[in-house]
Amino acid sequence: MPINSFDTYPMSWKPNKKDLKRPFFLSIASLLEQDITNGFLAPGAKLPPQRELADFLDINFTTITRAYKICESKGLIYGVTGSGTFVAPNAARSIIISAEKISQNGIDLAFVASFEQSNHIVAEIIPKVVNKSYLEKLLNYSDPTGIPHQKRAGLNWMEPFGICSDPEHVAIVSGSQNALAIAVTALFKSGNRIVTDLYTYSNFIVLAKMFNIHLVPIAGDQDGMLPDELERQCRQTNIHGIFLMPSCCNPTTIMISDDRKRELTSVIRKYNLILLEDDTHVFLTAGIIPDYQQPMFNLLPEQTVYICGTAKSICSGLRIAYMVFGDAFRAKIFKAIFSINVKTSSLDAEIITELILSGKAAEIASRKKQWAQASNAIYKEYFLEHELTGHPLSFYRWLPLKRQYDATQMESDLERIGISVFHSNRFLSGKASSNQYLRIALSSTNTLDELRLGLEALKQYIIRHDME
Amino acid sequence: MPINSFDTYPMSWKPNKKDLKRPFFLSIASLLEQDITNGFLAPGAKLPPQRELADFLDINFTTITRAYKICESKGLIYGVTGSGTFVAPNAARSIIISAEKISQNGIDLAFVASFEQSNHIVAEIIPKVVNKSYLEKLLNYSDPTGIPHQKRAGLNWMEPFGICSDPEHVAIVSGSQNALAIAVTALFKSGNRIVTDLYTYSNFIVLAKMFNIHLVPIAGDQDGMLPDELERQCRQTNIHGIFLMPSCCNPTTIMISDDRKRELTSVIRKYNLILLEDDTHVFLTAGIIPDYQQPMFNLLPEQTVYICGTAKSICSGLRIAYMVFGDAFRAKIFKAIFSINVKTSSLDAEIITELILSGKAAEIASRKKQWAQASNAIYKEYFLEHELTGHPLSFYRWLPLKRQYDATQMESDLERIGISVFHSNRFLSGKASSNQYLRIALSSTNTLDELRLGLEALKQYIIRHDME
DNA sequence: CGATTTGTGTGTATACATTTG
DNA sequence: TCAAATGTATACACACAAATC
Repeated sequence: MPINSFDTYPMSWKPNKKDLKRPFFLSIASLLEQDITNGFLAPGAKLPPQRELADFLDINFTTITRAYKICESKGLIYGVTGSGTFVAPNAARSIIISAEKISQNGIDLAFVASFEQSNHIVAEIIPKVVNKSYLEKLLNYSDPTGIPHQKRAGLNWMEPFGICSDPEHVAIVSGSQNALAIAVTALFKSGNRIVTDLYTYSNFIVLAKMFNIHLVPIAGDQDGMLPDELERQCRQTNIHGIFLMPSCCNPTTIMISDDRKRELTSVIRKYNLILLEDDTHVFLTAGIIPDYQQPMFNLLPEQTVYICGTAKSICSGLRIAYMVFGDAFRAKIFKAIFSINVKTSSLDAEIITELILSGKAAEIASRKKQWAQASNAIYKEYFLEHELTGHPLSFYRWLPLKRQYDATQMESDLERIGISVFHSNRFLSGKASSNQYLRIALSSTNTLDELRLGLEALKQYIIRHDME
Repeated sequence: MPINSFDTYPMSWKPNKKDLKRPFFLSIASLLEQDITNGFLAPGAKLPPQRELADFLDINFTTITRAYKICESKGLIYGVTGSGTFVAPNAARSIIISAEKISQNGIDLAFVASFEQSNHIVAEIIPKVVNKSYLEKLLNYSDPTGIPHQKRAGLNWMEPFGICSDPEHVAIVSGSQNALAIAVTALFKSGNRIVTDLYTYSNFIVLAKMFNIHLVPIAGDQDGMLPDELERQCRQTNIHGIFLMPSCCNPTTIMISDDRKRELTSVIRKYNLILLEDDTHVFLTAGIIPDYQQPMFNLLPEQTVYICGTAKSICSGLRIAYMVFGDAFRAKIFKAIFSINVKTSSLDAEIITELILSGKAAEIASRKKQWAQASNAIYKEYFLEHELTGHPLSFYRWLPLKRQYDATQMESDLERIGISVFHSNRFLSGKASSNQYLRIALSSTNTLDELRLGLEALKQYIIRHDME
């Protein structure tokens, strides 16, 4: 029996001792999970320290460690040595982002589409592909990672971005997200740790959670992740990989400067991390942003998986992304492709190939850049007071909020007045943060007028609520 | 110090005590991994019992448990309570099967293609799809799990097989393998156990290994898995799921009889297992094999994920499979789809849809069945002495070998004389077996004459070696 | 058929590292 | 700057279950 009675001490979570069944650690974990999903324990709430709860339940404290660990691996809670254990910001809801839930009536500023108005150009070129003499050859099991001429076209496309490789080290897969799933399954094991920006691509967060990869958030500034913070984390924990979106981080729109790329690369080399470089937005950066020199892949080809999706730059529906990698990763990546996809449609890859080789892809990308520019100009009209930091052509903006909102509440409030938008909590890779933002997609409305309507309504909402 | 000197006792594996660094369990695991991948420890070799090795190294035996566990989760070894720990049959090599490695010159009886000679019919219909007024609508992010009319076409296709559902409970994904990857990530957690036939689809074995799912092999007879054995295993271990290919098991060609389906279903219901029903070969069975009544999905829709790929029946290159599931799994499966694929190409799905609705898909399937019949007849000419058991129209055959071969050796011997074929060890889900087989693909040669040549050469090889 | 062998599951003890004040 | 609070990592003890002989 515990020596002290804890009835008088306040403890944020007190499981009923009588509900405990053996095995204790499983029992405690499921009680905790219930109370979090019930909403009894709110996001950010502090749990009792392991030793205190153990004393209360009269068991060894490492049994609590194990129970907490189960919930942590499910993404329900996170522990910070020295401070305590807390309920994760997105414990009780799914933050996966897809086109499935787009409301039919409202204005969508949540899901980031890709200015789909250029798809008629894609539609126009398809008959040309279909008339090729070798169409039948595109319909069988051959060349599961891409036909060599398709890979060469991909290299061709990526050449202006600074990528220099060969078809042997390229794979064509079914989009950037698919590439990430492949890279994670190929190169990481359950329990591995990957560092990310504090705010990062929420579907990567979900992916990592699914594969039981722990994300470790690292602080950054306007030039990207801080190398010293990265190094500090590498020294203190066993880190296996790093996920970055150097050309335009989703959601923060931050671009990693060339100097920063070099500094980060040297830490990555030193600690032998695997770099997942998602460079989907490079077409908005290379040749446009003066500081852009090259992808990080160039600086460290043997430790990097470079991912260049065509959904944002060329066509979102054809699901084609290029993966570029060094010799060391090749066999593992191929194996993961065969396990997850078997192959990616050669027909779809051929259409993208034709768009690239005919110059139409460049034309499409250029139109999308123009729309991005126009949309960003409109955004500035409404949110002038916030100096525009980050990428000037981003398909989305990152709006700082002046006060604390309840993230779920805010999203559903806005949904009710016909605006979908995502609160920054969805993009939190680990612990809660006191700063709040909204990610506002500029590329998903049917017209610029619709975008104006949405931004106007959003602005009114924020003005009204910032004063409360 | 250990009391006895073990120098005189034989122990199958003796790591050098001086090589051990702290932490011990990691150190031991990596030494063991090295000796297995080196080939120093051959597949099937028995490792020292945990307690014995612990005594030898003068540490606690549960530390050995942890070291062994790491290697087991990598698929290098497996433990059998009461008997010991053994090196896994496929520890040192990858058994993933893909079209990538097909030798250009030899005759391919290894990879199972799908009589690609019918692809011209697919090619002929593509222009019709491309001329549709709504082509542009197929090129964006919408309807990530399939457009409703495409899902209805899929249900249409599966109706003769006995599937009865609605578009809300169907998802279109990128092939059967992709469906399996989605189902496994959606519904299972790291460390979960799934039972399979003793010999099962090798890419599922690899997939399971990647996601750290333990496969538990269950014995079967000519009608499929034995319900009593399944029940016994469920009683004794915590089993989470079951993977079956009822219409034609790959590689054994066994069909699960209707009675057996019912018996197995009642065990699956009783222990609340999740059934992954890969019914890719149903088009060879429904309406052809008199015993065929219905898929297991019908008997247990809320616990089943039904997977019906079109690669074998319609077109292998378009990468379209249908997943059908109950309400309970819907949200989880959608989430996994968004994490792994985002979406599957609507263009590819539309081509399959058009083939189904125009009746061309049925025509293609019918041709493939004719080729399968012809190929099986040829097979019988060469391997007459083996009474043909299993599916009569299977795209591959399962040839029992009369003596023990070295699996890797045999495959590479045959490769040298221009024949690719797979030894049964590739398909072993768990422990080694004393019976040996070859899986012989009948659907991958360009012509039936080429098939004859391959089977003749194979027969000569076997006759020559069976006498040794 | 029961004792023995052997792997598995669960709770515990201890050393350690980081954060906080 | 250091001690206290707190989470993490590793090794161990013990009860149990299945297979073997």
